[in-house]
Amino acid sequence: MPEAVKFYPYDFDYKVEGDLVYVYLYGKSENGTRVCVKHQHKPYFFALIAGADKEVITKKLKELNLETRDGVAKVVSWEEVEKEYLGKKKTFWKIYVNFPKAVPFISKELESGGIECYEKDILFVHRYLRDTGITPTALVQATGEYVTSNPFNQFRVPLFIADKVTPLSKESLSQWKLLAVDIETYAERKEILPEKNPILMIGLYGIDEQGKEFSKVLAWKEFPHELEYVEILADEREMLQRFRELLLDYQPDILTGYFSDGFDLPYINIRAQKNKVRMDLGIDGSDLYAGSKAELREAESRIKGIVHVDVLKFVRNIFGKNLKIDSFSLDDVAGELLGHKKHVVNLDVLPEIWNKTPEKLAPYAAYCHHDAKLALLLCQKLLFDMMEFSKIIGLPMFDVIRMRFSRLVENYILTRAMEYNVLAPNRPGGESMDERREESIEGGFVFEPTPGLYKDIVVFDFRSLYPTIITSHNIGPEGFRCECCQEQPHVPEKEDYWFCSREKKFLPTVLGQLIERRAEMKKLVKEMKARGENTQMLESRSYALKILANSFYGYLGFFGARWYCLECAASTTAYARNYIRTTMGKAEAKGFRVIYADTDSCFVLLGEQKLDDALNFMHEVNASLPGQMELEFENYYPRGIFVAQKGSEKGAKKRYALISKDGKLKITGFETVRRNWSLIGKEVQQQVLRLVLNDKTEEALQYVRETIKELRKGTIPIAKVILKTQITKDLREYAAVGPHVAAAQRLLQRGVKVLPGTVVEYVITKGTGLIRDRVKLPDELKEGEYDAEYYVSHQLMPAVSSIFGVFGYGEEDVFKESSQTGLGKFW
DNA sequence: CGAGCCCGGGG
DNA sequence: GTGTACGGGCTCG
Repeated sequence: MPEAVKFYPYDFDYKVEGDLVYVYLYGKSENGTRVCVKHQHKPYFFALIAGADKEVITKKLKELNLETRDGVAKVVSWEEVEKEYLGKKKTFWKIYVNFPKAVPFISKELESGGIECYEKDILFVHRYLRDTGITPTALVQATGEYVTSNPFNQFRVPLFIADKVTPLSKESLSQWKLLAVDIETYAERKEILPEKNPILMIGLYGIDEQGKEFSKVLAWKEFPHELEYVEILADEREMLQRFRELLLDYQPDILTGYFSDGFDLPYINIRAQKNKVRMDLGIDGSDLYAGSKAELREAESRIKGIVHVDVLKFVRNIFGKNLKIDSFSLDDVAGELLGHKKHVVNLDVLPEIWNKTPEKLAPYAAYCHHDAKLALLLCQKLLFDMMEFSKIIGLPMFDVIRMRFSRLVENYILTRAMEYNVLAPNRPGGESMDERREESIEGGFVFEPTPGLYKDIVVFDFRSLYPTIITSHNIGPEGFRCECCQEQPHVPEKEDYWFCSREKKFLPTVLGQLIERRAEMKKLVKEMKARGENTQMLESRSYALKILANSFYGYLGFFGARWYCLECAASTTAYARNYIRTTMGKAEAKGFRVIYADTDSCFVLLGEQKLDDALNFMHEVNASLPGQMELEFENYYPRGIFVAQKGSEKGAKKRYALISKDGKLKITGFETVRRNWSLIGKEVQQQVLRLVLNDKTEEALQYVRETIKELRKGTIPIAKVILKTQITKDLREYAAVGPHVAAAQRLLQRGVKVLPGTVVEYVITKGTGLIRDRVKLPDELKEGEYDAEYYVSHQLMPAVSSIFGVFGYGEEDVFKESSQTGLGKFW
């Protein structure tokens, strides 16, 4: 008797069973029961038969029998279909084959006979999701029956065979069970060698649907501790077995970790093999699949039926773009997103402690536990965002969080393409990719500012400029140089470029939807916030939509893109340059002086006019803009400073500072944020900017002179004069011994190994000769021993001279103690 | 200055 | 898994 199952599928896989192919949908129902639903689907691709003799082709398709590693590849059936290809309707043959991997074989065979084939590299699970309209993590209903008696059924959850699976709603699974894993390994001199060195500890941290915690740290050496989560096993093998058991018992929906794709899971896999422990963690009884030994770097690790989330991948590829962090280390990312840092322990001595003084192991167990917890909290925090990307793009979370922008955009377009009956162009081959790599286009327009301190600055910028240009001008490969619109206006600066103005084309249409949906989201968020409701999910969605929309322009010019169109990318920036120039012209015509412009923003001076006049100007501009384009009021700044290029009268691009009404500094392009600057340099630059923007130039000058005096007196704390530079290779390989190399050598003399990647800290001290000979490590230094003159000329001067230059002060005026020439009025 | 190399994260 | 590599920084020629 047929039954129905409602559930949220979150992981997907397929298996070939005889002549049939089944997709396996893993997920769980609202009441928390897990289920796996199998559903048959047919693999296929498309071919352009056009001029060829149909009978010959038919005969060929019938006779095709290709021996492959996975069986004999055959064509099962075919049908004629009409699809839109790059804006044109054409007839294609949809060719069904007997198993997914037969597709590349069969299509290659046809192509060698001169038949063009399409969509032959769409992953089968992706194909299935797009064909059925199933959205990962959103509710679906399957009808069919449970598999009750199957001797080969290895499934760890009930298995249901469906004859039909239909999407029910867009609502996502909200109750997830998460488990994070983190391992500590035996690593002498920071060497990570899974073939040789054992895992010492495995940390697990879980949170279930009710928010209940689960904690465990496994180790295989006794040590005194008061940690309730520590469990000691006899050896590594037993520890691995216990890990397997715990994971199978816990049954998480998501297994997470930090760089677990390339470290924890592959390491566990290799150690399990060494110890002859089977890591059959899959819900279908299959083994943990982890990156191969040789290439751990870009590895992906997978457990069937469980979503493995490597938080690093998502943060590095997608989420981290807006984060102001130095690195994507767990410490930095957790610090930024959670406000928690890692525990501080010395891992260099862990092997020694393990061997000789295990009584000191407790802090390492706590460290391991804490790392797992951080990974889990990050995963939990980012889960909404990951789900939203997965839903908008229509592909599994596992895949989506591992994609970079170009793939993200492409897969969004591909999902929409299936909805619009559009046939996807093929990816470029090797040669055409190389050609594409060579090409480049002109970017945005930057108006060179005149150096100076300005007051009453209003900044306007175009909201999502590139995306809105693409949608408003119908930019895309389909409408490029269409036959019907040759007489219509062409792209600015590009006399022989034009786009269809009669019919909205596919690419700008699907981009336009992103922009519209984002506008709706933002409106909703505003309303909900006003009612005090939780908007996290909508904000995640809004963020996902924004990132996708902003990546379209880059995608059009990306060499690996299916919908590659360099003319489209070039047209987008050409329109942008035109719009910003036109806007500048209109502002000038209204009596506003334009002092700066960059790509999508325009800085004007109010002069004698009021803010309202500027806003009216903006409204007038907006009335003339097409489609979704819009000029927005960014902010009003009472003061702003634009400095000159080094050693020139010309204004520097992308280097300015503004102060808003509430006193907030907005600094662009100055060094204040760079890591290889001393604190004193950063501090002085910030303070000088703040003072001059408050019309206190004189004070700024005094302040710098005062700081110089203090430096010379030696009263600036050592912490403020420390310089940091990264060592990037083996010390012996350095041909030129710079100060950072000299510092590393000093560390080496003390017996501290300096491996590439180490950030060395050092101070320049007094003396004569080369700078590198005057390097000392911070803890070797007596207070005041640093070389004041070095810091004055190498840190302070470069940090502020361009700022004072705006007011007519040369470096001498600021830095020569006794120099009061000409500008003595400030003393 | 351009092409090539190495690295990211992890212990 | 119908997949194969991205982009930035540094160094050397």
